[in-house]
Amino acid sequence: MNQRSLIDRKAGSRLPPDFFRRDVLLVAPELLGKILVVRSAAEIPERFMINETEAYRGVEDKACHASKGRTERTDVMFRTGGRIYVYLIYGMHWMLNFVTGPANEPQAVLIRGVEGYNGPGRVSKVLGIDKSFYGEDLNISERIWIEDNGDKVSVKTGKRIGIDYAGEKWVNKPWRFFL
DNA sequence: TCATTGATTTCA
DNA sequence: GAAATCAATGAT
Repeated sequence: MNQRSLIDRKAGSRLPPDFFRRDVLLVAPELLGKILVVRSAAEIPERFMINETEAYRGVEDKACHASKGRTERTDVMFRTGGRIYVYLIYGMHWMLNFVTGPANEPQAVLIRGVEGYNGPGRVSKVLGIDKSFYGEDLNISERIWIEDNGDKVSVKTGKRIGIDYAGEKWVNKPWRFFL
């Protein structure tokens, strides 16, 4: 029971802190094929391979929440990469993001899909992600982290989804990455 | 294609 | 304070 991952992915090694401190446009595609590990209380870790991400980059990216300035909600994006940014959209869906880049350079990767569960709302639902994960440090957390098990994948790119309000310049950026 | 749903942000 | 907004999903 509670083994919701379709494939029993083998354990890998946790990604080093430096992985998340690089530019989001490097981190987002490289997260594909990596293993998202979640451990709820007193259960064995569940492993899901990441198969779709989107990059949100800096205050100049109108699709990035941080473009509106540093607020209580977006604060974690201005911190050093490696933490989790979660927020509620449409009153019902938690979005799971990983903060990347150096401090004071707000960037984040939205996890749009893991194997078997495409769509960012479904990802957080099956993983049990909610506001309690806001600011969680992927480098030290005991309930969520990312592993590299050495699998190689081929990456495709496309336009980001659901950001028409950001204007054509940003809508057309090929900042969605998938397998 | 449309209803759902509530935190965050914006406008007074 | 109140009103509008919104990186989506699932049912119809």
